[in-house]
Amino acid sequence: MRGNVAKKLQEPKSASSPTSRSYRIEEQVGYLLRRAHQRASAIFQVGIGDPNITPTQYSSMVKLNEYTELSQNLLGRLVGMDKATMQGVVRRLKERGLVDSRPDPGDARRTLLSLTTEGQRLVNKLLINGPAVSRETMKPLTAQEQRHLLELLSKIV
Amino acid sequence: MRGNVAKKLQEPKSASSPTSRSYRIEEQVGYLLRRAHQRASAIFQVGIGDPNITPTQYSSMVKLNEYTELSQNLLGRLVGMDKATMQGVVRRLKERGLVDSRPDPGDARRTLLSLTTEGQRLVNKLLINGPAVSRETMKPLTAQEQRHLLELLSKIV
DNA sequence: CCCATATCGTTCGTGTACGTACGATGGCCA
DNA sequence: TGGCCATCGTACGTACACGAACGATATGGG
Repeated sequence: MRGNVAKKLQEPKSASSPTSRSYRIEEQVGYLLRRAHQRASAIFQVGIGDPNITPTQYSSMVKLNEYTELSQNLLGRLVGMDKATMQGVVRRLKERGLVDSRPDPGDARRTLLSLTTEGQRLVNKLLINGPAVSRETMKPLTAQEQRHLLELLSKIV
Repeated sequence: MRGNVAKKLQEPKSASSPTSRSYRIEEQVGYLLRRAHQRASAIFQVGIGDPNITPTQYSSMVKLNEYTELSQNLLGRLVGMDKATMQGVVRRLKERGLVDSRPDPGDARRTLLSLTTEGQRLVNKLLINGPAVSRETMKPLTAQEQRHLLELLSKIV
């Protein structure tokens, strides 16, 4: 045993508390979603093929690869990101030369985003690893459980 | 008719790419976990009973309420948070007078954390709302699906 | 045609999340 | 017992996440 920290743990003192009858934080859906998301992000980071690309950057690039050109706001809606969050994601992608932008000729409020040639090249390379990342994330589950999990998550998004 | 610019969405151009046959970002487990976690956090924020308490702060306080006194590092392991993340969470809880700390008399590296009286009062109030938050998050699912989701998430954490 | 209202993108503030580096301390063993 | 290595907490940098406020622009109704 290497660490052996905190050899004697205090005993949980609840179980007798009147307000917390069998409420365990580890069994709450919000807690489990946070932990599962943490693990999925960690697997993504090592498996997607470029440690500098984050899950949200990847999602954005994949969508831009599908649609060619999108306004920042619409892209945010398609990938489920707040416009304030989107702003930072897009700024970093532009700084790295993966995304380009031009004013929308028909609406001066909008900016149209698109992948650069380098962005296209990169996302097509990363897309090869995408399935393996998903597979690794759901490795502890059987094929049926994997399908079921995706179905259940789709319902609560 | 109205301006009509930017009203027509470009058609997704993939589906012919050899590397991305039927890979949809919306069906990937990492993407769904991110979206589901977003929604769970939003529900928590309005339902837990104090808009200034975040999910991670809540988890930390619940654990401190169970164990009375814990080192910062051990608390982080119990609630699944990096020590660097834990540092910020604890600092904010201390600034609000919800958590107190003292040096561990047996190990000068450690700090022992505990809830203040106000922290105990608050967490016991919030714990009343905890079950309702979880229920609301899983509302789109049947009772059986809810059990199944928790089980599947537990396996991939 | 003009104004109320909505949308778009930006900025600021707060908070989670984690890698890395750091200094202090503790445990182990040669 | 002295040195090596692990652990603890902190600090810094980067990135997601979102509410709120803001200015510019667009749209629809009176």
